[in-house]
Amino acid sequence: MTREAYYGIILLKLKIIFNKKEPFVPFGPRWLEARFRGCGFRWTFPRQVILDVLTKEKKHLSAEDIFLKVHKRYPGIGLTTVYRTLELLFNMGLVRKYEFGDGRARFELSQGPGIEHHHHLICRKCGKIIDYKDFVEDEQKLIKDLEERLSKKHNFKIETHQIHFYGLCSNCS
Amino acid sequence: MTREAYYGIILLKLKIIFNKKEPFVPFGPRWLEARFRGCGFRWTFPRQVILDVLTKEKKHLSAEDIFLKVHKRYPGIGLTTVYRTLELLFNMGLVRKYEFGDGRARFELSQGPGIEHHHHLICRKCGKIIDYKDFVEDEQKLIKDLEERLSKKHNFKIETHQIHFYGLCSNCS
DNA sequence: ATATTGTTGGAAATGATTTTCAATAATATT
DNA sequence: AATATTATTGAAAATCATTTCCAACAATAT
Ligand SMILES: [Mn+2]
Ligand SMILES: [Mn+2]
Ligand SMILES: [Zn+2]
Ligand SMILES: [Zn+2]
Repeated sequence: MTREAYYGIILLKLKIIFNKKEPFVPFGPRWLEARFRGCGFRWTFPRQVILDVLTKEKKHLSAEDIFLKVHKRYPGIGLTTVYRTLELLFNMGLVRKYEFGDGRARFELSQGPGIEHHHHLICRKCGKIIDYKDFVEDEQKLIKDLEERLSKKHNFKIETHQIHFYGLCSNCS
Repeated sequence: MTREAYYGIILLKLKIIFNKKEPFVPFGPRWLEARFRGCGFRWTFPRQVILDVLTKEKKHLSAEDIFLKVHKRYPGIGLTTVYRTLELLFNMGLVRKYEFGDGRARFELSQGPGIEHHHHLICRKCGKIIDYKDFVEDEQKLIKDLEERLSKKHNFKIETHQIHFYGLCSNCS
């Protein structure tokens, strides 16, 4: 099977997800497994281990970070699989992918118990990343207005947004 | 002269810029040249051509985009110089650098006549980038509050921010 | 049990960006 | 104007994150 055909199927399956009106009932005992199976994906050991690392580590991990942690537990898992799984999770809407400017993408789980909508402060000197959840109410209001206005003006259907603040952290200023 | 020493000098010069209290008087007839010379940098032909391309093209250009345009006018200029100049301009605060998720950095002049503060809508399907300047007043207010609060809470000195909206453009939805 | 086929790991390829270093061009000094 | 100084440049090579290839494998259906 060629690669194109393979990803064709994945996209088809994801279409099913995205077209569903009601959101998935999340956060049950085995909601991640259910989410995978529900999309027709297999619940494999590598995927379980990668998701476990993502769930337990609250930081913003690069693919290699994740690979190293995963590798300790199950040395059989390859870096390629980590990349592939992260892409899949990203397409499923389960992880957020950030490019903060240090040349490598960073990932974090976007759904699950205790995970809240937030944005980031990035130190331009040491690269430290700080989560912040302040002003979410005001932000959400602004974003909502903005989304309405922009959808109309540019006919653009907004799905997600990212806000990055760059500057100097306490250690570096 | 080793690379470290070389960049050491550049950083030293940039310190002079950043420590200046009063902002530079911008947008005079040869303000870019003045800015370079004022920092002790040489006003070279490659830099002039690269800045000219950045000034005339309002789009979000990758290093290679810029190289190709520059190359037409002066085939002698190398891609390395384009990268180096962009990094320098970025450090001088003259260009903004974006990573929208397509694997290459994109640049645009951030100061100059007619250049306004704005953010971006990015189509996840075709990669189209749309500038928007709507809601700047409300945004600025929110951002200002946020900056104050975050500086205090996390002792973080905010210098710049980026807001990206991801979704589907009119052609792709 | 067996068949089907989605998934995996390792090696190799890719592609953007960076490094190296001798040559060059911009500026300061004479 | 000629010369000295040194920041800057270009080309080739290196680096490094990510992707592609493909035969082996393992999850699920039959
Ligand atoms: Mn975060
Ligand atoms: Mn823009
Ligand atoms: Zn820092
Ligand atoms: Zn589009």
